[in-house]
Amino acid sequence: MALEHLFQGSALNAVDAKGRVSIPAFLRGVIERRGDARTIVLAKHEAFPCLSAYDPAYAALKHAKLERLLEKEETGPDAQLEYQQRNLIAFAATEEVPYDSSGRILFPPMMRRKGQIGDLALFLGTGETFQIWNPELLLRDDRVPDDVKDIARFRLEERGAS
Amino acid sequence: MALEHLFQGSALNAVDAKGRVSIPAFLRGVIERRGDARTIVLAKHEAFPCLSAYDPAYAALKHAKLERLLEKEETGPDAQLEYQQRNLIAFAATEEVPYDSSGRILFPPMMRRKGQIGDLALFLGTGETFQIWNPELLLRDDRVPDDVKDIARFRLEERGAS
DNA sequence: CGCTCACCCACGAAAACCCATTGTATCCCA
DNA sequence: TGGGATACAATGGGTTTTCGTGGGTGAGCG
Repeated sequence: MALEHLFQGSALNAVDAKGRVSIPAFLRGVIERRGDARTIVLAKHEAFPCLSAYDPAYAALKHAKLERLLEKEETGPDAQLEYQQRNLIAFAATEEVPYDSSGRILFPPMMRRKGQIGDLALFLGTGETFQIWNPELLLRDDRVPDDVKDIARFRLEERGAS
Repeated sequence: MALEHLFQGSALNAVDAKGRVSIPAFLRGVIERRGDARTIVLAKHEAFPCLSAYDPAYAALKHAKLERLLEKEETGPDAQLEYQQRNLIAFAATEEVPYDSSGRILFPPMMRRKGQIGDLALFLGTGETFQIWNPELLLRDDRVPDDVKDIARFRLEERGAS
C-alpha cells in the first residue's frame, strides 16, 4: 500500500462558539486529491489522547486491510471474534463529517469530548492520516517527541502574540 | 534506494522583507527531474543547526521505508509507539512549500526560526537532500569541514564585494 | 415553539500571483 | 577573439486571491 498523497505539516485553529473548526487548507488539498469527497472521518486515536482523522478513501483502504488480515490468520479460534471487534472499532466508533464550502466542519460533540478538545485544535499531519490535539494535552504527554512539542509551543505563541 | 538525480553545488541567496527566498535553479532542476512537483519539503536537520530539504518524492520514499520497518519488527511492545513517534517527526515536524514560477518560496516562520536563518540563506547540495544554513552559524560550527567553510566564505565575499 | 444545523455574507490578514529591474552568464557573429 | 545581443537567474514591489474566522438567517425536527 503506497498512498500517493500524504498529510504533512501543522496548524493551530480555533473552535468557535458554535463548535465549528476550519480544516487547514493544506490537509483539505490532500483529501481532495485522494478522492473527490469533501469529508473527513474522525476516530479516537488508539495510543494518544487525541483524535485520528482521515479521508473516506483511506477508510475503505483500511477495511480492505482488515479483510486480508482475517483471511491470513483465520487459523486461530479467536480470529473471527477479533475480526468482529476490529470492525466495530473501525466503523462504529468513528464519525464521518462533511466540511462546507469554507472548509469548516461542525465538531461532533462525542468526538470533541473523546479528544478533549477545547477552543483550540492542533492539526498534525502523520502521512496516511492526521491527528487533532488539544495542544495543552500534547505538551503534557511524555511520549510525544520534543520536536513535536516545539511545534505546539510555536503555534501557541504565534497566536498569542497577535 | 538509488535516486538517479542528486543535489549538488552551493549558492547564497537573500531572504527579502516578505520572507521570500529563491531556490537556486540548479536545485530546482533536480527536484523537477525526480518528480513533477514544484515543491520542497523542509525539516530541521537532526544533527546540524540548519534545515534539511528535499522533494516530495523523496518524502514518500522515506515513508515507505518506515512502513516496511513497522511490519518487520512488529514483535516488540514498543514498536507501535516508536512508529507513531517517527511518523510525527517525519510529517508533523516538516512543512511542504511550493515555489512559484520565479522559483521562490515563502519561508515558513517556524522553519526559519528552527534553522536560525536571517536575511541570507546558504544552500548546500548533499546528494539525496540539500541543506539550508545561516552562513554565520556554519562558520562557527566545529564539525563542519574547512573546505565547506571556504565555500561559505567565498559566497559571502562574492556578495559583499559587489 | 425552541433548538440545531446547513448556508450565506463579511472582514482582516496573509499568501499567491503578476510585472518590472538588475546583473550575470551565454551565444553569435563579424 | 572581441563585442554586442540574448536569455535566464535573482530580487523588489504592487495587486489580487485565498484562508481563517465571526456573525446572521432560514429550513428542518423534536
